[in-house]
Amino acid sequence: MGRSPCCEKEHTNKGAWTKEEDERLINYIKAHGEGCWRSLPKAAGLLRCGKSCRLRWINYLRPDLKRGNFSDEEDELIINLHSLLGNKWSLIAARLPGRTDNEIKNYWNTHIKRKLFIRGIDPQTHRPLKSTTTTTSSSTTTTITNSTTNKNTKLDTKRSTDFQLEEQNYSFLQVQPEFTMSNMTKTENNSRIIKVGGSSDSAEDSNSSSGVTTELEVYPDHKLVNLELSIGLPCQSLVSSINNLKQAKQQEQEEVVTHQLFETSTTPTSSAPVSVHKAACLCYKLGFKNSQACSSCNAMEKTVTADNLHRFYRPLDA
DNA sequence: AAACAGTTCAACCGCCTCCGA
DNA sequence: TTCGGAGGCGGTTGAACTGTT
Repeated sequence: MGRSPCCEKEHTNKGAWTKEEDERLINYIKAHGEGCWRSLPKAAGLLRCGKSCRLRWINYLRPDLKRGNFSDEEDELIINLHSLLGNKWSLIAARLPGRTDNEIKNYWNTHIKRKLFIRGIDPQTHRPLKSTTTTTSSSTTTTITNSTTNKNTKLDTKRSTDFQLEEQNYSFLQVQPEFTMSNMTKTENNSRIIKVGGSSDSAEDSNSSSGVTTELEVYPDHKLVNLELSIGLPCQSLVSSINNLKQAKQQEQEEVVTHQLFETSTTPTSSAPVSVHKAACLCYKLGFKNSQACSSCNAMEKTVTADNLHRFYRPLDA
């Protein structure tokens, strides 16, 4: 009993492909294109399972494949995409022209995992390995405990590197002079809380502010990732929204403004409709077009921009 | 030179989703 | 609405390769 096999296994070859088999497959697809994989082996004169043919073509024979080592830029892109998408290798591969999901998966398991461990980052969660973060009003200290090594000097260096990376991720905040990494704390969902306004430990600062403290949740700026995210908050919008928030607070909280920031755009576009009062569906992170949007998107408010992407917004009171 | 250990990556397996009948 | 086939995906395997002793 059990599952019916995808093809007759007793009459199919398995294991490594021969040059002759490769040539047959290439010639057939060149002549007829990619079609029904189940019937392809017979038509091409191959004693292979259709799935095996598909895999061989997609992962190895396709002419547009990029062979060779991954560049540092590709490394960082994979890391950032993985932090957003998880083990969705096909989605990650779709963002790296010429690379296959299988190749990226293998590369992740053999190279990048190790690379992240060396940096003291958990490859699955993209958080520091067994780290504890202590935030005070004047400084942030991070201690990384790595059970596989006791080389403290290396860890100190790495801590510093991680802190620099952290700063880089939030560089978009630095346009606002009062922001420093020291008034930022981490949250459970990997976002950060920034205290805006209010008193600081310096008397000078406290005099210059209204004394009202507001906590704002923000998400990292994955500057190496260009997901062509068509929605989100450009840096200036974030800053101006914070200023607005402070003003509102100073006016004795006449008005309550809720900022729900789902994501930040790495490539702010003036054409993109941006509002901090609206939430956006995740499927638009991936640049889906109208017909590909999920059903909930289709029920939302919609605009079409110059790049012919449909943007969907769900009013907060919906 | 040989044996062994570690690494890489192509290929396989089985589950899941989609779509048409 | 249900069912089955086909394609797609992620996890795993194992042969080939490379480095070390």
